[in-house]
Amino acid sequence: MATKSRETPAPVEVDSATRERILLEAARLFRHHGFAATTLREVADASGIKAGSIYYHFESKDQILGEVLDKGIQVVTDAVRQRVDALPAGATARQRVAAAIEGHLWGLLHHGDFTSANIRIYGQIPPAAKNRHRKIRRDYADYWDKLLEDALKRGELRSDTSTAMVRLFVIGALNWTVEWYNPQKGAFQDFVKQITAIVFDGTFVHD
Amino acid sequence: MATKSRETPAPVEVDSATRERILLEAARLFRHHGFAATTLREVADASGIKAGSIYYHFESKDQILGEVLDKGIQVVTDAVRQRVDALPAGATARQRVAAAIEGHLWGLLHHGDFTSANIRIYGQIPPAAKNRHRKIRRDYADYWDKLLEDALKRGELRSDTSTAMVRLFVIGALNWTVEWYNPQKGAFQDFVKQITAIVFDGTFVHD
DNA sequence: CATAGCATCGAACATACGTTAGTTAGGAGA
DNA sequence: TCTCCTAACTAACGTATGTTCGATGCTATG
Repeated sequence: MATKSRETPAPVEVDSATRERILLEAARLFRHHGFAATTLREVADASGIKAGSIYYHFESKDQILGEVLDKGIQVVTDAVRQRVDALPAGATARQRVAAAIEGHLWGLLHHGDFTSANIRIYGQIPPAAKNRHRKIRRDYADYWDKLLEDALKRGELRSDTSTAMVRLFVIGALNWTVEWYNPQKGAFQDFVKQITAIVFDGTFVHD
Repeated sequence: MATKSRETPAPVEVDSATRERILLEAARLFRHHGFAATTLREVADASGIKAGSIYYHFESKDQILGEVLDKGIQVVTDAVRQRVDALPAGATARQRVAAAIEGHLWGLLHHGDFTSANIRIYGQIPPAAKNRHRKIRRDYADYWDKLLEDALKRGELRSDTSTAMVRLFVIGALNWTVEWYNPQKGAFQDFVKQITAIVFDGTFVHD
């Protein structure tokens, strides 16, 4: 670190209001039109500036995409870990997975533009950005696998499928809710409760 | 109609091998790179022809997209209806929904390029194409709603959520399998069996 | 008041895209 | 052989895109 004589030792490259605005509008446009179909002139228009000015804040369109994707993953993983960590030590596996589901849905649905951009256009992004994200996604998958394997060991998880398959199914199902969830049709907590119930116990009754 | 004197009264515009090839390669490229990021020159290259020649078979890039999306929906709805209709009259609601799940997965996973293109890039497509597909999708949603409402009336479906929510969750979860299903990791029928079990009874055990 | 630097603008550049048009090779039928 | 027709090719056009760069207004500091 630098000496403490200087008060703010050059924040290197921090948020500015405009920079944040660009990211926000880019995420929204990526979500709705895709990455390639979104032009920097559209992003600039939505941000209230001209296209060339974007390059004062970002090096390239790809860099904007990278930051949008990063934020989308970050906000979900943070919400999940926070809720799981907040659980008491004696929590059941079911409670831990429920906390993960709630965290995942919360991050996903409260930052829809960033997370949906992630879901919709991953697989369509330049290989460079893809490789950089592979590890982050792998880590998140591992986190879920640990939760599920723990549940399996305790005899709470169904044992006729692999934990990998359960994880893929559940995360996929959760992710897709961002495409149809309507916050005006009920409280978020009700939504979480219903989704969690379906994930745990299924859609059909069983006595 | 024309007189019946002519034998084949001008098939208007039928499949040719090249035309089918273009559709196939376009679907594959749309799936992996998105619609806007896919160039007609790439589609032409993959099809073994030159870019200009595409216009002998199609009027525009949008028309190709339209046909790709159409085929993706068609193959799924056909498979679902066929399996549900093949059931005996006394089938339970659970059996009917199981048939629908199997049909949906079969169409989805056996024509991955067309169906994934549908899932991945719907919402990124030109409004014109979107409007044309809205009704088809609405019809398919209605079909599922009828299955589910029937199950609800018979007391087989869980009653603490709406059928619309169950439909959105289930179709969403099924659709996303096309992004991670690996045919080399087990037989398709096993996969269907496991997914169906999870959809019906959930991921956790309950005595 | 002068000055320095931050943030933005305006205009341009090279490239790549969807699309058009004129041409050509090859085969079928008269 | 001559004539169509099909299916492809080549070359080009106009437009739009990501990006660059010099000029410019604004604000705070001395």
